[in-house]
Amino acid sequence: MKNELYNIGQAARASGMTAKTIRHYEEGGLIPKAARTYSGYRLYHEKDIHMLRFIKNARTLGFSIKQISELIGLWRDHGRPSSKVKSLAQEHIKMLESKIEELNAMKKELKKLVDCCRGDDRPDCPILDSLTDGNS
Amino acid sequence: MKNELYNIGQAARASGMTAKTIRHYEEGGLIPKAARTYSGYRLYHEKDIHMLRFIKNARTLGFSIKQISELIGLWRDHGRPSSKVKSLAQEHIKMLESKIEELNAMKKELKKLVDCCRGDDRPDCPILDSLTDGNS
DNA sequence: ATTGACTTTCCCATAATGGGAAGGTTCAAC
DNA sequence: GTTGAACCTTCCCATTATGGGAAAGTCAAT
Repeated sequence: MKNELYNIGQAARASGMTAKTIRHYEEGGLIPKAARTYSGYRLYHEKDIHMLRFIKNARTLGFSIKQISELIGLWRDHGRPSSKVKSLAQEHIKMLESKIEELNAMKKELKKLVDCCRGDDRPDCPILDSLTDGNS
Repeated sequence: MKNELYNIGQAARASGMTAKTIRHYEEGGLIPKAARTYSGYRLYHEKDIHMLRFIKNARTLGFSIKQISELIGLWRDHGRPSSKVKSLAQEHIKMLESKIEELNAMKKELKKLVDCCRGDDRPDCPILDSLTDGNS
């Protein structure tokens, strides 16, 4: 609370992102254009930092920028029904689950191949054979 | 085996990718430049189709183009030790596992939030609160 | 010759950053 | 009062693996 104002580097450190990323968000319209000093430096207030942290947290949970844009809309709308937020989150959980399943299928299949492969000096390799034959 | 030669569309259908993707692989050097007809159409032989299928199978298992490039090198080298292929595959399994873990962490955290949220008409929303406070 | 289903190349778009150049600003130290 | 380090600015390019679409040429059958 010592400083009321932050420049982009301080805002980056305070929110856990890079300055580059903050500029990128501004350019993409995710966050409003920052105020500027006389010389053109961006200026951030405490509430801007809060928003950046909000975004950072949502990114950590895997929300896309587009989804976060919706979340911010709901976040700012103090009369929103919590059901909207919840369904957005549930949708995202489903996407995570399907990605996880996909990766698990890959892993399982690949593991099967790896377990068949002696992995020695000889060229005989069930992994390559399987890729070639299309049995994967 | 009716046709010895395929054009790019046929090769695409035979290998399970799109013509666009095949051109992209050629341009990126993953596959050699195809022979051409007089009029400039690309021509593919059976063995080219095999390679395309090999690539398609490897992609399905989640290997990157770069990794596949290595795999193709080993595939063509009939004297390669199977250990090299195996370690490449194991490395990839590890990457898959870490991605799965990451997604699982997101899912778990998000689920926790969702379970706390009533999801009704009222604005009270633990999900947004948590994102704001950084407790996620 | 016309038509429809191909093919060619070329450029742009995606998602979310990172890298780096060329140049201006701030602030503290000398 | 100038110098230097550590910032900041904009701008453009790279990443990964595709997809979309335009403009133009080709093939095969009618």
